[in-house]
Amino acid sequence: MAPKVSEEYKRERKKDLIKFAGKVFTEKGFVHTSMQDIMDEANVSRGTLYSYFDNIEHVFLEVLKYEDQKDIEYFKATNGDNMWKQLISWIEEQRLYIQKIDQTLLRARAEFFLSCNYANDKNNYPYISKRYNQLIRLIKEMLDKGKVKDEFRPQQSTEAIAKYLVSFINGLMLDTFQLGYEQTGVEEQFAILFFTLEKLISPITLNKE
Amino acid sequence: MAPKVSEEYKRERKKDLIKFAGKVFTEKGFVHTSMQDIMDEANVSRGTLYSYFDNIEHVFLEVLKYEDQKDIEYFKATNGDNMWKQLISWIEEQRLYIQKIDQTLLRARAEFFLSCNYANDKNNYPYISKRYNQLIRLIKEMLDKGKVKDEFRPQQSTEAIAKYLVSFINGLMLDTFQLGYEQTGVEEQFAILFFTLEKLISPITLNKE
DNA sequence: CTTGAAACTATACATGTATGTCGTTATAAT
DNA sequence: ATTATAACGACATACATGTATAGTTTCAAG
Repeated sequence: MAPKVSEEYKRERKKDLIKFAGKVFTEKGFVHTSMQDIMDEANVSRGTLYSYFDNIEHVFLEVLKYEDQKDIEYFKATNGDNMWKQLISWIEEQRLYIQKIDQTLLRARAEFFLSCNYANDKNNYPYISKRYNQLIRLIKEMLDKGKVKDEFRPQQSTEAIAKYLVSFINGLMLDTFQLGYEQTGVEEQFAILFFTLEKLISPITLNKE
Repeated sequence: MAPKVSEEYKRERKKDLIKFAGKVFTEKGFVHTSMQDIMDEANVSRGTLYSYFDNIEHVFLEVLKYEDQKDIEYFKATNGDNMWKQLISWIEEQRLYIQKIDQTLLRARAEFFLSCNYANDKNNYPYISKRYNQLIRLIKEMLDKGKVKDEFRPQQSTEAIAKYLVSFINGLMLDTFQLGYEQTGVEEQFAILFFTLEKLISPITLNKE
């Protein structure tokens, strides 16, 4: 017999649940969020939530994928021809993210990466590794494109530069979450990042900017 | 009547418990460690453990302080006159730490910083902020000393450079914990760090090295 | 050497919270 | 009206916490 509701309905419902869960995770982090919290937020019964997700790690991974989807779309959207500008623009985006770090998924994400079984059980969470590699690849491609166009003269491997950039920003995000924007000196640190990037990739457009 | 054991004994016992706890936290992280786990590791009864510590956060803070003590002694010990060498040496120390990241307190520490009530209750954990500031100060002083001796020509504020260094290394540690030494490209990232540091502080001893 | 305070053990307890399942009820499609 | 199934919420289970009790060991003061 026909299902009681359409596939469309179920997909929408699931997406709704993901949004509610995202709200809770943003507020409470991963570790201190229970299935109950999500049920309360979404006004949904225990049984219903468990019919959509096996457990809370599953919920979080779905939230994470949903959020990442948006980021990917950001990268797709920015398709200018000035690579330096594009790079700066991405970094600026990260600065804005840091500015409202308390309203982001950062804490939950960091907690999840640390506290889920992941570290001992890496094979069960291929997404985490995939996620990192994808980000690195996107940045590396940006740098490579600039190099081909002779806009950049990278002084080190572009992959390493990409990883360096990500390490720094990750660290800065966590420090800022813990200590606040002022104490961490976010602005000054970004100034230094730009300084080092200029040395690292010697953008030709430097003077024009 | 006189106490049954000396203060000395109690201090030693406490230190022992801290060491056992440290071992557990290193293996299981903060979030997944229970008081019971520590009792088992230390072969101590419930009552005893609770007579030394109020709760698990208290235990962890003591472990953290104990570990930090060692670091401080490291800084005290290295009192050379070549500041660049000294800086490099500290960074090298961090690289070694990252190499054995799975046998360190990193995970537990990061979990604690993120998951304890800290973020919502910063006043109750002054140590965390103090800890960061102290590290920054030590690095800044190193840079300043080099500047005074005209060994360095910092291109940015030394405080900001210190914070930049810490952000990067923090980020690198976490990335490495998650993805492993190889995938994170630790060596290459350190190469980049050195490159940027040279540009940032223009050490005069560069050629001599 | 005796002795008694206290350090320690072992375990029970009350409490609280989270988990995942399962039988029941409500409902939308046919 | 019938029926598949979405949604509900009680339930059994598990585990951690911090306290409390009773009994045992230990060691330093007297």
